Amino acid sequence: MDDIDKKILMLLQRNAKQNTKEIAEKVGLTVSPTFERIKKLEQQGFIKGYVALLDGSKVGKSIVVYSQISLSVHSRELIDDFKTNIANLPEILGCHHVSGNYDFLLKVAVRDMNEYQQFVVDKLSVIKGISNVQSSFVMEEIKNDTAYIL
Amino acid sequence: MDDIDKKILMLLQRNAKQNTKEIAEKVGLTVSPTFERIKKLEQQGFIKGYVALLDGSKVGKSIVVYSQISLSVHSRELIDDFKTNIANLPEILGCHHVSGNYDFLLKVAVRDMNEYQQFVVDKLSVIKGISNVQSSFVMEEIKNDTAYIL
DNA sequence: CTTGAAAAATGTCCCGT
DNA sequence: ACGGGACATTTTTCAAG
Repeated sequence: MDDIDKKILMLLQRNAKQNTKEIAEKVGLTVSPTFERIKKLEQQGFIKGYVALLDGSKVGKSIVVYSQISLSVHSRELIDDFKTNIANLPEILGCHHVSGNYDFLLKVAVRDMNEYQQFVVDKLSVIKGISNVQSSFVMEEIKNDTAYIL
Repeated sequence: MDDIDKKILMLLQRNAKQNTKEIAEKVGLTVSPTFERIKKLEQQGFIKGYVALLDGSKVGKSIVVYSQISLSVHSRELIDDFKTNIANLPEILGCHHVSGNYDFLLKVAVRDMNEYQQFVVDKLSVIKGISNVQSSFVMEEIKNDTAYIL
């Protein structure tokens, strides 16, 4: 991983639709070595994949909520149970097990308040072991990058 | 936006490197209409862009922290000031203005604890108007999807 | 929408340095 | 590792049913 590799990763993180020729020019190499570097970065797992990013509100996901979850008991069984429950809910985009004043931080995206209410009542509150849920509605997204600065 | 468009978006959200032929087969159409649908979805802004997703720990971003920020005063000026300050910090991947018990939720990614400390001391605590910072370190990432379920 | 075709652009690989 | 060149595949556009 030299500086050229970093530059390639930076470029691909911003726009994965650039062709090898364009990237080659921007990093100051020809197509062949650039192509090989990209393949290597993929094989070595630096690049997890290539995805399309959608406009949430345009595809009917206008409401984003971050929910802080506290568990009543911190047993291995309860935590594992919670994780599998969470993994299968399509409304949940993110779930992180954190240290601090609460246990899990969820990122939830839904169409509207009605759908959010149904999510909380029918899907979230049903999960065993949750002692507290504290939700914060996103009013504005100042930043939401998938790109790391290398 | 019919069901076929949704299916196309679902496929591109998971893997943007599929070619038109593959997508066409999966949605049950031929290449031509599939190609036109994708172009239309791009032009209409449903697709914001195509990006490469990196492995955070492999590129030297092992520590992820979510920080809840409270402002001392909620004036327009202070909020705008905070937002511009935040936007320029490379450690910050996400920043959401939220309703609830705090004002902003940050997602911070850094190499190690030393870098995190420097970030807090030199960059975050310097910003005017912050009354409280409560940080949660990510111990495990259960889910981190960029894809909405349509 | 489907089929078919065709040109331009890219991706991919091999070889010489 | 890099660069050049050859070949395969894809993208992109188009016409006709």
